[in-house]
Amino acid sequence: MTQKIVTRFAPSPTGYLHIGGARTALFNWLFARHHGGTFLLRIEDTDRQRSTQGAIDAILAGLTWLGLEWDGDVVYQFSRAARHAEIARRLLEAGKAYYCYSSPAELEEMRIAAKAEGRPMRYDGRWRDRDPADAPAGIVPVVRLKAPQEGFTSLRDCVQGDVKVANQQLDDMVLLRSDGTPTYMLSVVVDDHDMGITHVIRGDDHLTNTFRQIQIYDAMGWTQPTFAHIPLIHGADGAKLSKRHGALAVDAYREMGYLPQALCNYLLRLGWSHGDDEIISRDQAIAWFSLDAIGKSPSRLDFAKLDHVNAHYMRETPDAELARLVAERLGAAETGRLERGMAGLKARAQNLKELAEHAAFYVAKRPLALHPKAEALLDPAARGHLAALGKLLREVDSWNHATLEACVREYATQHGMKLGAIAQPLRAALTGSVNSPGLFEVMEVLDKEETLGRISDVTAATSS
RNA sequence: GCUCGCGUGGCGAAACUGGUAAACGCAACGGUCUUUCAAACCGUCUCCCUCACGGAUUGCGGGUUCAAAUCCCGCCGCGAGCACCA
Repeated sequence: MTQKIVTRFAPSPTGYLHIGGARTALFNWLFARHHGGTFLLRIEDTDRQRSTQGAIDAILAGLTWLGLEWDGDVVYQFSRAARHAEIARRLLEAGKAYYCYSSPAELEEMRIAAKAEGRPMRYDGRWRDRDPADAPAGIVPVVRLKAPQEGFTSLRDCVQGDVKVANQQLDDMVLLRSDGTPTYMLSVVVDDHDMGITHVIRGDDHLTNTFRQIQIYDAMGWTQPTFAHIPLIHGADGAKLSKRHGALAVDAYREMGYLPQALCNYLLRLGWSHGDDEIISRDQAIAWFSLDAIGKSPSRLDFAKLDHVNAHYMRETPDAELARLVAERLGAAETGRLERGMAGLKARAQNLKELAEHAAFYVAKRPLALHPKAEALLDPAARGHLAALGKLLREVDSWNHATLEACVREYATQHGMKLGAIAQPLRAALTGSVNSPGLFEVMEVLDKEETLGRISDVTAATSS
């Protein structure tokens, strides 16, 4: 029989869902879907000071936007504190954990001594075998794990391979704080066990924590899940990802005009590969995803490539849908022009932000604000030609790009001009810019009345 | 500092368990097309020697091997973890 796969994404709601978290969620989601398993969401909100409802909402919204639906109800870790404490009690009863009465001052001494000797901070285990009857009055104890002191704790990681650490490096970690609340190490293990998580796929910043977690699994006699620690994403300069590099909320990527499919596709390719494939649909990703194709080294975020991938997905998006998104961004009503002009617009933009900027002239109200370069093109001679051309265009009956092109070309030929000499001023008048989609397409989309109106806006200004 | 992990073109990467390094893609550059900007298409794209010929090259230095990106040792760089945070 095959094991039913269960993965989870377990963010702490102390900040927003950032790009690295999104990738972790994506990998968990893909792995679960690939195996027909379950993808669970657990909010690790045990830090009551730093957890906020706003962050929870942003995480849920971010995952939803990305299309990474989780199965079942969201698990809130804080609500399970009693269960975590129960496990600590069981370890205590089994002699696998003990009460530690060391005061903060004592711990501070150990810290200072360790630092002076160039050792990592390790609790020295002074209450490990001591009779609780010796407990000093007035100190509420913490519960510590009686961790193995010799040998090694080893981990077979799906991405990182075999990794081990000497148990001497690990001290007796706190399981339950003096106020009775569980620590992260305990909560994670208990929750992953209770939720039936079979595969823990998370950032490799947790790799060394895993050794401590394994000690808890061992103490409880629970079977460990399979671990896969994926490399973190770095900034373009190879350094740790920061806000400056793009360690932004997923929300910010949405704001910058990236499509969720594009972001997922890009994030998937960052550190994972499948032959020559670059553009990978969601269905293909589910069919192809595997943990062993994940690289071990961190990769750098590259906005140029994200733009390229995004441009691809934008071109695949129906014009009506893009028109709706653009209208929303511009805060303008769609009159049909955006959709009709979209074919020409979307080939010229890499993200929705650019697309909206390029599309703005279609919904702009007359008279248009002219870009300085457009203004410069509209010298008196050019305005004169536009006025003359406007008269010809008024006579055009069937208003489509073919007849319009014929009309404008004819005008240029008759006046011994290259097409560009009339086309560029015309573009300036119609779009307020020096570049745009094909001019005749623009005229057709604008319609006759609007085209003539925009021309007269610039020609009337000169004659008066 | 200690422990763990990672270093292949400007970037993402490929190279199946040692067997032609850099396939494929992004960016960049040159060209075609053209009413602008794009798109599309063709070409160049690790480094050195003006081109070619040739040589070097997988962070650096050694080693094992007929053969090393891949295995071993030592450095260097980057990242992560080292709390009664998560």
